[in-house]
Amino acid sequence: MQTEEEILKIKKVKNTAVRTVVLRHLLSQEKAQSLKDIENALAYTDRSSIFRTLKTFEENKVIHSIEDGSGMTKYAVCAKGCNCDPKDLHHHFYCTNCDKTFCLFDVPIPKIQLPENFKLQQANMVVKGLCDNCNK
Amino acid sequence: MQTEEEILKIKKVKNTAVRTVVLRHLLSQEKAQSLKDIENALAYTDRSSIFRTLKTFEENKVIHSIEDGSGMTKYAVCAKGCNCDPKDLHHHFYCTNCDKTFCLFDVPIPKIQLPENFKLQQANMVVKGLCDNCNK
DNA sequence: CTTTTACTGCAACTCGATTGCAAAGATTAC
DNA sequence: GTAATCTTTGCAATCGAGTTGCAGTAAAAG
Ligand SMILES: [Mn+2]
Ligand SMILES: [Mn+2]
Ligand SMILES: [Zn+2]
Ligand SMILES: [Zn+2]
Repeated sequence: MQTEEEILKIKKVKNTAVRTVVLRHLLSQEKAQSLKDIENALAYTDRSSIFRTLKTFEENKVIHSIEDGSGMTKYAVCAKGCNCDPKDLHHHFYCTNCDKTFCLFDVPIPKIQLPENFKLQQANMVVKGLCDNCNK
Repeated sequence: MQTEEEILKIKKVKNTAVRTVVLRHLLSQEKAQSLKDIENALAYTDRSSIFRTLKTFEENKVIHSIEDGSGMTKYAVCAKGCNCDPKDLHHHFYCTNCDKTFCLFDVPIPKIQLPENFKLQQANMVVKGLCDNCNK
């Protein structure tokens, strides 16, 4: 596992106090985090600073965002080597019972047969259901 | 193609003036419509009435919703015979240039290998890129 | 016809997301 | 070093999609 400093250096994002704690928090969590999740976890950091940090991270491929339909965008740290290209795309799982969203890094998206002349750039693939913990 | 009346009858949704025009509008459009899209198209129908109509339609499987990451939920009429079960799931395409979202009815979701003990209920699969018209 | 239930329009409100601005901090120029 | 410049941060205000309470209207039931 890389440290926050290493990741930011690789992705060419300047290291600041807010960026370090936001990235550290994201790395420490198993499930994807919303802006509010992060705000709640970091009591002394302003929401707008976290918001702008997330934008910066996303622009620089430090993290990727997930629209899981819960009304709040979730964020997760990109895997090592990820460049957010089509080849790096993977599915996400949203548990409709416990509200947990996370990356299925092991479930890459299969080749999708798009209509003639369409170009794939990105994807937001969210599978919904019950996680193992809630499916009992 | 079924008429609005036929669809509502099959799905056991009572026919009303607002429901008819909303469904007619959705049927007339190639791309999935947001609440605002419908509001703009139906000058004399109140937003909240359209909103509640969409909720009713979705609960009764007349339409399904698509979270395409644009900030507005889009809605599309379900295909004939669709029951919104996992077997009826399909991908959606969002054009990052012209902002058009639509169903890829011909691209069903392949079997996704979920982790042990996970249960699939629904899915929101949005592929993003350029549509044929914008990819020139 | 009267009562009950469902639908609609309007206004107000919620809440996640976003922005303007000034202060604080970091970097570069001299 | 100091001054000028650029970047980051916190605060408050704002935006906008979505949602709700309520009263009036329409439809269904009795
Ligand atoms: Mn992911
Ligand atoms: Mn669809
Ligand atoms: Zn769960
Ligand atoms: Zn397009």
